[in-house]
Amino acid sequence: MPELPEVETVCRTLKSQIIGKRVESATLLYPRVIKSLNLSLNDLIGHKFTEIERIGKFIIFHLSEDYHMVLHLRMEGKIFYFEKMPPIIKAMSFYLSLDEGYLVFQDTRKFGVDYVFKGTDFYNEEPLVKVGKDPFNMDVDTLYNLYSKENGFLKETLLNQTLMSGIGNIYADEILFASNLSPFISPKNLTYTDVNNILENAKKIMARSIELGGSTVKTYLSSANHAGSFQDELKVYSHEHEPCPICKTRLEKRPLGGRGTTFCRHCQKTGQIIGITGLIGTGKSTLTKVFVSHGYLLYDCDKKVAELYEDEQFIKSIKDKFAPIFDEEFSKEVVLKNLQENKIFRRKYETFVYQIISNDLINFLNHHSSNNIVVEAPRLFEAHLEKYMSYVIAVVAQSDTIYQRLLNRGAKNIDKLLELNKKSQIIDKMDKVDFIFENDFPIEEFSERADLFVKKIMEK
DNA sequence: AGGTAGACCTGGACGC
DNA sequence: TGCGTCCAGGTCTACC
Repeated sequence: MPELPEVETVCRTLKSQIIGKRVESATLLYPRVIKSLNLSLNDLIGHKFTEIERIGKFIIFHLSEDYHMVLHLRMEGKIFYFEKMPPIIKAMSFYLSLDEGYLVFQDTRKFGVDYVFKGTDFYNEEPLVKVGKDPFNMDVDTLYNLYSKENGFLKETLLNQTLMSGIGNIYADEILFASNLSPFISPKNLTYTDVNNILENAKKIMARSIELGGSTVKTYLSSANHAGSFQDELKVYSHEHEPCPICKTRLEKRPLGGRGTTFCRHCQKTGQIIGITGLIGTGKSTLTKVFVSHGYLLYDCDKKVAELYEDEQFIKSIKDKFAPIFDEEFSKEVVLKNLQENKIFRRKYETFVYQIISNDLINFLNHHSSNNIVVEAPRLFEAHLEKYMSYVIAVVAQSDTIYQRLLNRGAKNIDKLLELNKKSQIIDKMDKVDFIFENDFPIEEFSERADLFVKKIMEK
């Protein structure tokens, strides 16, 4: 559950439950949760909880005689107080038996970390020494100085706990949306006003979330679980593909630094991403060129695949991954032969290549985020690229038009190409297409029609 | 030196 | 039904 508001809620709840209670015994079921070198849970036995403090996303349990337990919940950690121990608790990492009740740390993914310290030096040691001030204790001047020196993407900067702590993936998206800032810009370009907006919105959003007991994104059950309700007030996070609450533009989502990032391209001033797909011979490239002539940057999936076959790294990883097949030599021909004959190979190979293309595309989109971009992708749906598009356009044509076009192009294996067309998923995915460009008219009419079509899309 | 996969883990959803 | 694949509120490391 853990970003600042959720951790704060946990602290507040536990304060009323365990302050003054004494640790009678400790049971450690997942030893790797303990990261401190010298002390462990047993050292807490006999000591009373005196105070609970939050630093960033860390929970600090202060106990008598200067003992301290520092806990980070990471992704799924939950810490509960029970008066009576429930018969079954899944994924329990440890629990402390108190003179009255139990303190239980439950952590499905086992990412959580826990430290035990004696004395007060621990504030200047790992892990707390690196934690920056949280938004409630930060001032704009300091934040501006810190942020404007950073490289990379703005959202990564918000997530950097050493600069300012407490912001996680949900609130980063919410804060950037509220501040009308793109997650993809460089923090170096921020104005003082931008940083002020970030800080003010961070405080406002988190204060409101704390008021509501935090966000509960996954529903999980426990009598001790205080489900928060701020998720009902989230504007962008978890609302991808829904209309923006301000301008009604469809919200988009794509990975940034490995984290899902949801944003409104209109309110947050990022470019429009157009995906163009369609069967062979429908005229995708011709339409794509019209977008390019209107200033769109081009990402060409076929070209990228062609480049892969020239790439030493790619060939090496293919050889490693499919070792027996390429024992002798690697060539496009052997690949093609196996693609046709070996179904399992085809599936694995395609998944692998699509993954590379997908990652490369995301990288391209993130680094050119202020531009409009047109993505030409014959296998858009097979590679699952549609989810990154502002809009998907399918170019369609009658089969005799396609045949005629292929003839005119001087294509060699028309039968094979038509066979490939039959395997395409486009037909089944037409409900996921936003616009259809019917391309059966003669070449002399194309220009005008395409121009009109593109201009219409640009206004969306 | 900076930027980016991969690691740490498990479980749920979804598509074939 | 099972299997592969992706995704999840966090952070550190080990590479090019």
